[in-house]
Amino acid sequence: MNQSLEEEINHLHAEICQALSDPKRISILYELVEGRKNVGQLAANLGIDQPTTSRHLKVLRERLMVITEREGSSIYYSLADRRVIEALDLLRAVLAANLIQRKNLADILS
Amino acid sequence: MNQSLEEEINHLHAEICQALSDPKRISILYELVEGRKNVGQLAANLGIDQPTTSRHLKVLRERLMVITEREGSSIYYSLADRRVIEALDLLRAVLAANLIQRKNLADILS
DNA sequence: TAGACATATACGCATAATCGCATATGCACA
DNA sequence: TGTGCATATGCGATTATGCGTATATGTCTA
Repeated sequence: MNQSLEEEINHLHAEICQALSDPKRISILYELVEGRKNVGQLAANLGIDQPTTSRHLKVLRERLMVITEREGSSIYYSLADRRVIEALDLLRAVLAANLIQRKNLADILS
Repeated sequence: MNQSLEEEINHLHAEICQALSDPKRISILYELVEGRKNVGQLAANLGIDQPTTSRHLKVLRERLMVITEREGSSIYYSLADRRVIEALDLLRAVLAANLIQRKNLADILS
């Protein structure tokens, strides 16, 4: 593959991953697994204030990871692609394996 | 689940994702799919200078995403968990879907 | 059109990430 | 022990990120 083309793809790939690299955005995505929610519901459920929630949603929206439907004065967000959740679940499994490994090391030390 | 415990997990989860949110680290991980490589090989293959390569490897090492074996004066890196690659592939598929969607929009506009 | 409600954005600040360069550390071998 | 090669790190500059506060935008209803 073309060198600079591959760099461009890796750049876009990293942008997708970067959208996942914040705890609040992760919690938003998992919250949306249950179904579509509007901004106020997300903010209340997650204990994040409204402007912050809106900004995180903007990041996810720009990466096309969530879609929006306006309904009256509310805007409902939902997941655009379930594979994002599959990827998050895989990485959570990796995390779990890491924690177990660290625990075993701790057991050996004690 | 306990509230602050869930926050802690999301924090760790985000740290894993954050390790993937850089184009150079993504290219390093895909390079390691082919097998273990030392720092000099990675730097040369990817066109990244040595200190930068080393620092990116440090990030991946701290997150337990790569493992190291010293051999003489070289240090060989390899993938610690193939599921990281599976997750990256999923997200790359999401990216591809996004690009196709945008292309279709462009087609409609023209 | 005014007022209430839902959502988004602007601004300023604090913190963190990346990088290039120089240098330090670790290892091998004469 | 000294030299050379491989890898890691310290430092300073630049850029990016997240957030709180205030405010703007958009929508509905009276």
